[in-house]
Amino acid sequence: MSIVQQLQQAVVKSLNNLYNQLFTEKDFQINLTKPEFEGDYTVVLFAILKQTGKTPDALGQELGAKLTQDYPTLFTQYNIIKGFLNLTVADDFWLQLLHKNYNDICYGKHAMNGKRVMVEYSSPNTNKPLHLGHLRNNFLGWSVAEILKAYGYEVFKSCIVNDRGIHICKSMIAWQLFANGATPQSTNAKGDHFVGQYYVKFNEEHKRQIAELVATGKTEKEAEKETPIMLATQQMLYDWEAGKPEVMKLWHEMNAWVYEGFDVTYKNIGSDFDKTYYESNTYLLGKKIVDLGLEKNVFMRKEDTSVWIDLTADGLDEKLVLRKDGTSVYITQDIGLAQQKYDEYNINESIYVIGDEQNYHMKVLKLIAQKLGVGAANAIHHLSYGMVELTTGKMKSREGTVVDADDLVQEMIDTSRKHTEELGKVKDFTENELVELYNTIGLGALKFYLLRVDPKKRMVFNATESIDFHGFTGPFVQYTYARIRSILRKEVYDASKPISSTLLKNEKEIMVALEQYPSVIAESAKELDPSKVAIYIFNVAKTFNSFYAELSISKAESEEKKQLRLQLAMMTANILKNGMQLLGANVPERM
RNA sequence: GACUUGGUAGCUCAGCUGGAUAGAGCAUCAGCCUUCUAAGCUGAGGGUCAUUGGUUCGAAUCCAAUCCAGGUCACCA
Repeated sequence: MSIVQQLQQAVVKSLNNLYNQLFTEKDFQINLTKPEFEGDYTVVLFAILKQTGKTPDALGQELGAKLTQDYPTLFTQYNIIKGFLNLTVADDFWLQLLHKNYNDICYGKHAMNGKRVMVEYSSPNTNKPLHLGHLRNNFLGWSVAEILKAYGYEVFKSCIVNDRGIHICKSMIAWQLFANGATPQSTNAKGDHFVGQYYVKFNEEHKRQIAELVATGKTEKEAEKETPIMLATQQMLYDWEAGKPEVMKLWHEMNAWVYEGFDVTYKNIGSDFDKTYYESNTYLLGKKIVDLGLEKNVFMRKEDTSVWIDLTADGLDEKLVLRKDGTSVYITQDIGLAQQKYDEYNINESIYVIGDEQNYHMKVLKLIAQKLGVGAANAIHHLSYGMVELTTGKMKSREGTVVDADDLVQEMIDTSRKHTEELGKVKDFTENELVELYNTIGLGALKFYLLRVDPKKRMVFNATESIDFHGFTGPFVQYTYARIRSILRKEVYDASKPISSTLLKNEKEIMVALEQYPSVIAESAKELDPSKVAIYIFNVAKTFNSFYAELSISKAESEEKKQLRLQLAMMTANILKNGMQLLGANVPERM
């Protein structure tokens, strides 16, 4: 139980005893005491004045006296300032917490809750390489999965690969037209980048052909649908659905190139999945669902034989779920997949990490799933995240203004090498150790940068800021960890030695911060928001750095103080490491 | 137009289940390395919390309206 919960209970009990009325934790607020006042936690009294009929001062006095009297092991002092009751928590309380947990690498982790959850993220298209937006998605998905594990869930990570459809055919057509049989091997290119080039080429050629048609008097809209290259692409999609051998062969071949490239990227950024679904396998799933829906009268068939659902009662529109030619649409496939996930993994909750442009779609998906009685439909959560914009404007694949994921990762690693070399602190590292260090720092910086802001908000990617390694950044946290490790290599905590029983200001500050970790994980898990963890570990690191600047560990004023500070350092290091891991980032022993 | 998300320091963001003088980082300026790693620490300046009205002891936070920006409203995925 957290300190705040303990305080709440104590206050509730005391109030009930004092005034013989029923109070609950919701009747008042407990906050951290502002640094300019004496105390650790503050009870805000205004809300309970009316109920007690007391003045702020009288209520504060009575409650403060009662609390210190009834809970001498919890509170040592109190003071009242204008309706705020500031309570000082006993050093002993903090010390017991520290002694119990200083070397517990599981501190903060919650007990298993018996629930199974699937986190779907990444969802790449096999016609182009991953870009900055995918990185936000991947980091979020991974991190949320880790945070949910820490909160007690059994987590399954899944990925749906969009490996079929008109956009895939675009790359294929362009390859046929322009590649002259070139392959990633023959051009020494990474597979996904190689295929991505042809997607760009398609759009260039398409644009050129539109201009030609417009010159002959067609409107822009007509021209878009009638260019020879677009007609060929549509024919190819038709052939693909018919299973035409030479199209299937090319499709397999090009997708294989892309997967080879993705494997490298995923390995570099540390993403993996327990289950990968391919749309080419799932796109037929919706059919069964449609039959079920018709049977249950959730869906209705129109005269042209297309199938619809009427969501007007829910404030939405009528939505198509099956085309008149009998092929399923996106939403239908998704419902089918939702059911399949449930059948295969028996999940209680299902989380989709998908951009906020699909908010409406996900709302519809959940609604239909609920109406159909798809498993765990009520526990479908859309982790909706905002687009990543550049300082120069939006990213657009077709206009070549995307930030490529591989390039960005490499740039971060290069920058970390540059910084590290300038500082010259690890000159004795082997080449392998250096490579690992640069990776740790570069990726740590990137992940922290993308995860430190509220997922649902749009964010601006500032290239110079992202490679800054000072302040509110991953390397700042990593550096703090490395500094602690450096101390712990020289000074060893000895449990047989006596330990200080009082806390100085800086010692208590770090202790107050460390105590919050389990609550932060809980909050972060409930909100599906890794930024809470990022902000928290930054704050822990900052607090420790002040402590470090103010008080020496190896040259502590007494042996008792040294032992105490070693415990504090160990517990801080554990939390920093653990917290960074929840963000998918590592920490180095030295940097 | 309808629905939806946002607007807080020069920039990027916290704070939003109402509480004390609105916080960080970057940038700017001034200090701190013969003492555990200066990727650090300490301090200064910088704000009409988009605007207006309301609710109340108290509003950045809740409500309403307005303005601005993003997203969605496809037989695309």
